[in-house]
Amino acid sequence: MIEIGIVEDNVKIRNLIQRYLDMQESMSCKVALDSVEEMLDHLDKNDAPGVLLMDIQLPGMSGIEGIGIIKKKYPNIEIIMLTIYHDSHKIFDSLVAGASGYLLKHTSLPEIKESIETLMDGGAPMSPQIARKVIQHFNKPAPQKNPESNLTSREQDIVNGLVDGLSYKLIADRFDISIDTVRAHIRNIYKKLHVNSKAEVIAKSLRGEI
Amino acid sequence: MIEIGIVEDNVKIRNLIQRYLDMQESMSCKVALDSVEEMLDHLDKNDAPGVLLMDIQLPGMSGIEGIGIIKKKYPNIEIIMLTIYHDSHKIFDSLVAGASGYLLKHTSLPEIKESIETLMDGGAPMSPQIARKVIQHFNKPAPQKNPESNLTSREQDIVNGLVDGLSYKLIADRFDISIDTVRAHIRNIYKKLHVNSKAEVIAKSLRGEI
DNA sequence: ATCCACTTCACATGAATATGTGATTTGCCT
DNA sequence: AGGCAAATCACATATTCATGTGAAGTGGAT
Repeated sequence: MIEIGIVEDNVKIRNLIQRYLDMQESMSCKVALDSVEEMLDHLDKNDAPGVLLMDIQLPGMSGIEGIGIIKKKYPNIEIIMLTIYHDSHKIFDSLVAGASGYLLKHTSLPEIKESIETLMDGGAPMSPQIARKVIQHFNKPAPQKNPESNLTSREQDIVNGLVDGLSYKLIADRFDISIDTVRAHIRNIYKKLHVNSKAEVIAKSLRGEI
Repeated sequence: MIEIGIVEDNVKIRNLIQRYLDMQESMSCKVALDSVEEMLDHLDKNDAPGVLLMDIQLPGMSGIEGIGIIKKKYPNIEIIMLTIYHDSHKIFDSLVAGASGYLLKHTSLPEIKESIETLMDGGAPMSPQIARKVIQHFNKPAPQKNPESNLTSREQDIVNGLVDGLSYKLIADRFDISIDTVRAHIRNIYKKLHVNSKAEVIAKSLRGEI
């Protein structure tokens, strides 16, 4: 039997979902509250449910803030966001905060039920549009590399040395070359990358722009 | 009518999926090939399908390599991975390469059909386990910040200056303070972060460890 | 009232870096 | 055979950095 809690300030929606889920054989939904604050209060005094459905727009603390606080105190509670918001920021903030799923509010009651089951099976329920946004996040175009910045392998070696925080001397030692050679390489690297300090090379490298 | 192509080397699976999809009223699946190479050859000579189902383990080029090449030449083709692999690397490599969906091979034929429809509706079909892994990727614990490394806001300013590749002099100018003050801040920053060079500060900052 | 962290500035010194100019060797391309 | 990029080294110099020591004003905390 899966214990489910709801945090949702719209009474009609809240009651509808609660009644539907509580009606299911495999589920029990006894707690449906208005705000994160009330839910925290309830969790303090009662056994924690296994799953929380949570809105974002709430009186008092937002649902996203709520995730962090709840997950910190009760790491075993799985939280599914159920909201009308589909902008990337809210999605990512929720996921980073620890949400295990993200559904849009047009999701039908049977789909919500399935989502909870998916979650209990180790899956992550997401509305398809949400999944799309999440995927697009990976598809972000790689930072533009300067076309003329194709460093030779030796130059790459030097850059790696710089990123490792080595001085010219130590880089020279590492590759068993003269410090003047290191200097020469670095001059060429600066020219190719259009920079003029170690700092910029390191920054570019760590940003993947080399 | 959605045109679908398949790249899959297992003949039985390939034929099964092709026949099933081609049987659907809204779909047409005329092209089912063995390898990315063959598919590229086919795309050269024929109209491109709207959706490709693609395996990863293939003769010749892997499906993941294939995504990049196909998406580059034919950006409008949507690619759904259909594979037995569920390790994070293959998932992320696929998504980064440009896949629009990722299904595990135990997915039933009707579910594959639904996934294609989801894709055409602007969604991103993913098996629940895959979605879980993707979400866990966001949930990665933030890099450990040094407890004593709480920089003051002024110190943060200085760090930002360093990350931007500015010299002490330029940082001093930017904030309209003396270069000696910049030096003083930097000394304190080094102490707090336990480092002793600009390079390390920049590295830490870009890694989010500040 | 005292303490402490933050911010500001100054002076000093040795080490590291940025930049210029030049040269030699090797290997690839034509 | 000649040209050219890459890699190697040398010498020189002005700037920047890392580090030490010291100090003074402000504002919050005990």
